[in-house]
Amino acid sequence: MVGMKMILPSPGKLMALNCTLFAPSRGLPFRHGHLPRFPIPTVSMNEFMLPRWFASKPPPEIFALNKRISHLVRTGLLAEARVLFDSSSQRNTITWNSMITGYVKSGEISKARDLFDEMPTRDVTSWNVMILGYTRSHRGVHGFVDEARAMFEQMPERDHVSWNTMISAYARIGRMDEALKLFQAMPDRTVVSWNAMVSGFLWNADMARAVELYEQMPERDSASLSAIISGLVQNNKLDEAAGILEKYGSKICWKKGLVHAYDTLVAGYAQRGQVKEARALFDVIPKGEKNVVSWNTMIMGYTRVGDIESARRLFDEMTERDTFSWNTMISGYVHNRSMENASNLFCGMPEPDILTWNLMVSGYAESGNLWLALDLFKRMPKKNLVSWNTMIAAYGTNNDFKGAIDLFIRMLVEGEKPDRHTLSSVLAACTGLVDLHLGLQIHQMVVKTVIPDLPINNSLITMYSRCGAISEALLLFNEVKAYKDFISWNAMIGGYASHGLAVEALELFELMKRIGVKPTYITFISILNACAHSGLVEEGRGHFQSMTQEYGIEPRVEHFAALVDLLGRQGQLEEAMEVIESMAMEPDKAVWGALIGACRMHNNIELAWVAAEALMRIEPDSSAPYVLLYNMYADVGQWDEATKVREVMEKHDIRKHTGHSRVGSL
DNA sequence: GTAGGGTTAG
Repeated sequence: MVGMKMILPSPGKLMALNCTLFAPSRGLPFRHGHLPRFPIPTVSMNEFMLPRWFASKPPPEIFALNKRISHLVRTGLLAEARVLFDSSSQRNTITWNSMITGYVKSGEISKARDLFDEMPTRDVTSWNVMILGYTRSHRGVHGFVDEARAMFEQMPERDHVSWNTMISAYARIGRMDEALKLFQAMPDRTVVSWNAMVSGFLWNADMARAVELYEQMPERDSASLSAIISGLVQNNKLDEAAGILEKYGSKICWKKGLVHAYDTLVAGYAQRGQVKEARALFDVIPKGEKNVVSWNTMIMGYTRVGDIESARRLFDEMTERDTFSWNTMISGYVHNRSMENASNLFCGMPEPDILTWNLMVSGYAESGNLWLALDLFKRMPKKNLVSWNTMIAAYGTNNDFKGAIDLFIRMLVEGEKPDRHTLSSVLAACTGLVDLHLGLQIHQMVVKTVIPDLPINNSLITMYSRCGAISEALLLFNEVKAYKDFISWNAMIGGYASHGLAVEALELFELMKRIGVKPTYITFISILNACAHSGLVEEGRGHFQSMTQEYGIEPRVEHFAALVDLLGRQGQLEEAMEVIESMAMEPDKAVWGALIGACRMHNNIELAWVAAEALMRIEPDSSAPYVLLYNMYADVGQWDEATKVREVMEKHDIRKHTGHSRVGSL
């Protein structure tokens, strides 16, 4: 019966059918090619009345066509499927349904609807696919679920798939009342209906009702169990999940997909870094029942906690790996700061996908190897937005801001549309280049392309404040009332500080603390610099002290540099030197640079020599300390000493233009 | 050879 509803024979076939099957029994004489007088028994036709070969088998060419079309649809080659569909003279309902499914799955609901309206005979699947299409299309938060419901009401007959599709649709958008009404109204609930309801409660954070319904289920399969475990895991109820798995898992056999439920809980433990628990569960799964997901999940668990060796042991043990396995392992190497191992795997991987390439590019970029990152980026067979964003950000983190901008332009030329991540990186590059003109242009693009959020606003504030457009920065800073984080504050305070507006910086700093936003080490760098530039020695020292004592922030080398600068500028050179000697870490060139600058300012040649020698050790090729010493001697007219410095410099073959250190500009 | 519920990364 079911088979016949779908396969309505063409009129010619039907006629022949009636000749052979019904006419003789009724004893009515008729000639071949004439329509019989009695009603054509379409409804009562079933497989008992028809030869099996006719009832279940369409012509082989249609079968082949359908197989081809559904294959193309599944592999996403929709346009090719459509060409084949249009060029075929013989189609049946499955041909149409397959084509409609293609449009539905790619979200082209209006094309699907056109075909649906056009098709000569619709079966229950045609309706079900259209309903599914409407429920999965997006319009606002509710999608086209009301359209789906209208079709559901309109369809001539419904089967359990129709009901289940509709229930699932309501459950997904949180209309559990509607879902429940349908669930109660449907004539024969299947395990899928129950699962849809249970999942619905899970998605809508109603754990209690989900569990309650789960316990009431007449039968549970592995999907039900996976769903409930997934819900419990998401609600951090790992123990309860383990209990449910133990209680109900024993009633489901491995052959019926019990492994999925195990995978879910293994993943739950893995995500929380509980590798021991994950491994114990993983080991319960019989060897032959472990699937690729089980292995991948366990490998992921190990990489997450940085146990890359155990991850690799499992990876090597696997008999069948998929792209996911390779990517997880490569990602593990990339994130546990080992590009050599990642690269070895990458080279041995049979079919790297975009994710693999992106992983490798970001790995090289993060390890500072911009050149290799770029090389891989150029050789990518296919790029997506993430690839572009990764590479643009890579330039930024390696301080090649010009490179970031150039690549961004290239991206636009190639027709790729930037998103908030791209624009954020590009704004950071504008900041690095202190290019207000470009920053303004990017701001325009931000306004046109994305809904501003906190990170993008922070990027804008940072860009404006660093480029000296303090009033624009302040405008944006004040605009984001509800969502301001420490980055916003740091950006604004840093902007004031770097433009000599120490009073404003300090005022904002006080406000920040009063509001309850915790300052970070970056805030203190700005504050100490602001104090240094405006000679607020005691205030600066006080902030340095409160940083360590009140906020528990370990002073970094930048703080010491600012403190040395602060003291040195005021002529407290001995105190500055004491600070350097008290440092737990090796002073860097900024620290010594601050000291040598102060020495020149206050004509302390002895201490200048100490700083200069330290700088020469740090950067042997830099001319800056020599130039500074030369100038100091020249200032006081000690030309013989000045000449000596110059001779030593020439002897070491140091040219004046080498080394663009910050010290050189002091 | 077409439709519905559940699992793993970034």
